Amino acid sequence: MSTDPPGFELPLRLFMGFRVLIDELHAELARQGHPDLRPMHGFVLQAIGTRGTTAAELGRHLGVSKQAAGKTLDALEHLGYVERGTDPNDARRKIVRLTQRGVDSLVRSARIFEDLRSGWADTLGEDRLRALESDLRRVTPTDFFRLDVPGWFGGYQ
Amino acid sequence: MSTDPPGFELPLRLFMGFRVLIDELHAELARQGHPDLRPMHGFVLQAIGTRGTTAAELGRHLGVSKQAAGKTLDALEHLGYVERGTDPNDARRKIVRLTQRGVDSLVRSARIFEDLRSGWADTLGEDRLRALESDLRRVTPTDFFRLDVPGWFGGYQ
DNA sequence: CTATATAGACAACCACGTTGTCGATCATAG
DNA sequence: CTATGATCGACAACGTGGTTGTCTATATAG
Repeated sequence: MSTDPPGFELPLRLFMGFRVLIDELHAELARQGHPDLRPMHGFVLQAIGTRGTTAAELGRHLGVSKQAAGKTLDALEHLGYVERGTDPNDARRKIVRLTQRGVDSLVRSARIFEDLRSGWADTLGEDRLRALESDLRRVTPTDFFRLDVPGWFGGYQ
Repeated sequence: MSTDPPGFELPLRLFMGFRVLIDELHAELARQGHPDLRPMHGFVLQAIGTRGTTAAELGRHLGVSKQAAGKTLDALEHLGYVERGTDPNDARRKIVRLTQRGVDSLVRSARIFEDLRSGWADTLGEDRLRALESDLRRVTPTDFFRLDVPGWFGGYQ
């Protein structure tokens, strides 16, 4: 019997797979008129969704402080992907909604992700890909994404 | 036939798998006497290896500037994981080598990664895990790791 | 000997995260 | 109706990681 791969290969491959997909997504997104979008922006836009949200709510949902979420929203607003409005029921809240451009980026992202998945299915076979997704589901938590990647990886515990 | 999972689930699961493994590694590393190590430190220590390197060489290897590599080495030196010496053949170069503590962290990391992989093998079965690793190898580049994760994910193109 | 390339140090800067503080607003208890 | 406490958003200060640009010292090629 052959020996197992070294244990450190598994996390490396998982991350490389993630990075390959995200890089290809953003390369294609840039070609389709969204060159300013960064990987984290996609997760934020996805978290805002069509219903809108607030900075504090977004921060809780993504596992960062409301200040951090607010800063990211400032950037996205400046890029024209979101706009802020008021909440008629609560004068404290400023509701953030996707602009048309924001929705467009989300629609295109979904389409591109499907294409990328199809590419993997062509390489691996649909059955193997489904097995991969299924296995990953079994070893990862069900809840959503944490947005604190830069700090998590590099900085402040 | 059942429908495919949405395309965006794949990158999410890949990243979550990575994050789960790295988080468990560092939780265990903290228990074993290395509470100050951050995820990126492990990749740097691994890249230094037992032969030693220089800041500029490390930067090239990890895909960041020599200045960025130098800053990270400063931090690691301050934490006692690496030490700098001179190169008798080239007075410009300062060779960075792992300290005993640095080697210890690497030995423990390797051991912990093996244990984590065993845990996945218990959950998924050794054959499915090997298939997962093999499939990932087919869709990811062969070369090593890029260290620019914080900036890649969040910032400056 | 001179021109070029490289190592490392230093500074200025930007992005993203943190905590702490503050005024405005809402919700609730008395 | 009013006092109290919680929450929202804004602002400031700070730490960390990355970038580019500049500088000196040292190798190396012509």
